Amino acid sequence: MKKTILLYALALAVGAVLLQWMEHQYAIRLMSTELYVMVLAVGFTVLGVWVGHRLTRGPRAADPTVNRKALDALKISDKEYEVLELLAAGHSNREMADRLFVSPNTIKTHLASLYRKLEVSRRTQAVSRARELNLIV
Amino acid sequence: MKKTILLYALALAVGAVLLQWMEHQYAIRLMSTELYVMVLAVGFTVLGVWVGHRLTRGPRAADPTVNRKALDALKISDKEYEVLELLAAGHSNREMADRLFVSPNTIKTHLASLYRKLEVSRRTQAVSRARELNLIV
DNA sequence: GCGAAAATCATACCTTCGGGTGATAGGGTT
DNA sequence: AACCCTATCACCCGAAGGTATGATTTTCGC
Repeated sequence: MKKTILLYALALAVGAVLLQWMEHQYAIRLMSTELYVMVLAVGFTVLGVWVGHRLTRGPRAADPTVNRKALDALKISDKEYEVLELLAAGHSNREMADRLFVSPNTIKTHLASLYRKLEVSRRTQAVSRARELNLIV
Repeated sequence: MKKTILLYALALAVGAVLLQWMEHQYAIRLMSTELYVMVLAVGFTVLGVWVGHRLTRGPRAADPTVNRKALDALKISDKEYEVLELLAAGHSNREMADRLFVSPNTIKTHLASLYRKLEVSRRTQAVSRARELNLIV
């Protein structure tokens, strides 16, 4: 968590400096208005995509009744559940690692825990079992 | 689809006009740089959120009756479909081979065909894709 | 603050999977 | 008969996945 906050802070700082620099450049007429607008546009579009992604992948429990209970009963952690969702979407360990900003080894560890808790030994089985238990949509 | 395109065009036109108007206002010093940047930022952030939402939401076919049609369209054979069902149930190649009384090599061949027809490269992806297309329950 | 649980990463080893290629055989079409 | 599709099987190789073990760092409840 601290790492995340640090990253945010760093990104914000870099962004602020960049904006400041751009305004300066702009002030002394080294940049055209078009370029300035373009960079702004691209930057904020990227930010928007990111924010949108954060927002839209929120709680979407279709059937909360079984979902939460079974999840608690099996003691499946938040991270494990994230991995489970990506797993069901058909991602490889590598892809999951990249998306969650962790090492593939970490993904493997989470998967091993999931397999143990779901009492399975393969990813396809895990997906099938999770669907049976209504853990995922 | 045509409606979507029309909406896109309309939105783009409105955006362009707005930008043009803003630049004009800006040129005649009715607006401050800060306000201009802010409007740009908000606008493109919203655009980003929207685009991100469009991109990240998966394809969803709601109709449960497309089963046969899609199957025919993809030219998935009977044996391949049997394999697909077992695959979704989480079986290994070995298990599928035993259950269908064929060699694991045969299963692999069927799987390869399935992957090609579903345009995927892993079993979990195949299951995910098949579910999207309502090929399986 | 302390201890338990969760999250992170690594290394090593083995199994399973996927891609590529090629071969044989039967059923149906033209 | 010639042809195509499906089904069957084999072999090789490299990539991906799973198991085991151990270690460190974060997070969180008490």
